[in-house]
Amino acid sequence: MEKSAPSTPARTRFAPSPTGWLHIGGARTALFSFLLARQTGGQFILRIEDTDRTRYVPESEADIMEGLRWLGIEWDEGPDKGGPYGPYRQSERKALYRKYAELLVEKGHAFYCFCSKERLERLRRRARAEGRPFRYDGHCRRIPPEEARRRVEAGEPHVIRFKAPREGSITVVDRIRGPITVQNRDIDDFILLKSDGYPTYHLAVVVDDHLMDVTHVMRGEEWLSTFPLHVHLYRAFGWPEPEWIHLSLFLKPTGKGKISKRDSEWLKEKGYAGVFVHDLREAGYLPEAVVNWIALMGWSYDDRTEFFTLEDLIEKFSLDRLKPAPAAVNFDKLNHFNGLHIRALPPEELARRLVPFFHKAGYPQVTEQDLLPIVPLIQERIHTLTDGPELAGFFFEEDITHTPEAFETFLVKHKKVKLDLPTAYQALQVVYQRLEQVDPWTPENLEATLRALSEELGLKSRKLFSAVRVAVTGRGVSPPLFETMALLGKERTLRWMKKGLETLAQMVATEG
RNA sequence: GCCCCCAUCGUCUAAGUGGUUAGGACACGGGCCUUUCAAGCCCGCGGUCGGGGUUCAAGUCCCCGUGGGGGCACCA
Repeated sequence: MEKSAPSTPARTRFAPSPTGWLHIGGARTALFSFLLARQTGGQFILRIEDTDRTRYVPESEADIMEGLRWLGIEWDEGPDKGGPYGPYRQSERKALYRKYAELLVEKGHAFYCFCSKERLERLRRRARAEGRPFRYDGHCRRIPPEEARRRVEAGEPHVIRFKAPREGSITVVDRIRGPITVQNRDIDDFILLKSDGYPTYHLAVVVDDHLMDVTHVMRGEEWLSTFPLHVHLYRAFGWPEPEWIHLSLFLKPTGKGKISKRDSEWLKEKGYAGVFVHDLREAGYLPEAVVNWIALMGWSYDDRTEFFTLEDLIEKFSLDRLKPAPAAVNFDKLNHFNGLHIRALPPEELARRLVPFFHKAGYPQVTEQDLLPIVPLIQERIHTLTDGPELAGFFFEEDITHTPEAFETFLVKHKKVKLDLPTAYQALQVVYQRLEQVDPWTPENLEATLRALSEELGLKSRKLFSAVRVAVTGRGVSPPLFETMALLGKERTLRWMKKGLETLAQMVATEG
């Protein structure tokens, strides 16, 4: 195994707030963080940022963990498995944040604020009316420390705000974009500790990333605008900064606006799989394909390689090849990758993964063993696991129905077939008789028999085989004919074909 | 409105520090193969947002526009 330049182990983290299901944007952030940690022999942490009680969705934490594990993104430390830097749920670290917020007050970098929501709302309205962005007016900055402390101890409701510098500028460095300079006057006196005693994201993320020895902070670009504030916080605490990596956002398939949880509904209505990881899983996408797909949005390896396994990515991922521009998600490409990964699966493995999809599709008795002989017939024909039962479910039917439309569409009208009903009927009657004689009932014998018949009847194999296909399976699209018939068995094949012939006979009769 | 980020085919992207006909993938169109559908193979369509500079040379560097995105909460 060749080695690249030795890099120090990175400690990274994925820090979702449990307010909703794991979506593809979060999955990519987690993936890249995970890749960096694995690649450098470091640790990947899962931390739950549940500091907003009002938006908390109890099931989302489990959904996030399930989604990550399904994708193969396993964490080394987290709320369910502990670790030396725990606890890993911010609600369980509550006391910590107050301590650090007060440390900042002592150092003169933060102050107690007693402003009411009403006053703040007034300020906000005025700012809006005057066409300027809302900034805290510094009202409580003027309260003498002793007085503030007294009021706090007396139990007066309050928050702790950061005392943002009013002059000068700060230059912060994003790994993808390089240096970014902003004027300090554009940075607000952000609230660090809310009146309910919980920290805001700004405080919690800084405190925890520092306490947990996080070396690389990867997050979405939506944090870019508060990034300078976070750097100010590190400096105020006197802590060394981690590397900052703001991943560009995912845009809707239309390229208009960032993709969000709210888009899930209409995307599904339009036939897209959806934005949540569990949606993709249910829709029959392989975790391998999802990983491959999201990895290639905002990152690339070279000018031609596109197929990657998780292992490949661990080896080849590089921060230097991250892109700052946002990417519109392309579900066609996901389908493509899914096909690729389905075909790359060992047949037994594909059979195993197909089982639940057959169960869900109404074939609850199907086992992996049952699927083993079928998989070779469908592996290169399906794009999602849900296509499996669609294409091969009939192997588990005792009986089927033939529709006149099937004969119409796939024999008469099909541009490659163009076979009229009377001819088809006549030929199929001969076929039926000849099939009764076939023994043993193998694909080879069936093919030999039907090819001979095609010659004998003066009917192109394409026409004859299509007629047989529709007569036997009731459908115009199926796995390869001879294998299909062999798998169906002689009894079912002949019985179904007889039914097909009856339907066809009626059609011929009424057509007159 | 203010602040910040971004800008190569319809979409995802390549073209390390400026130097061939701007390459690949998805999608789309056509063809080959063929037993339907796929898969595979071949061909085609299609792009450096606009304008100024710098330079012998600009997709690449600078400026201005334009367009897109994000943020402007006691949400993350």
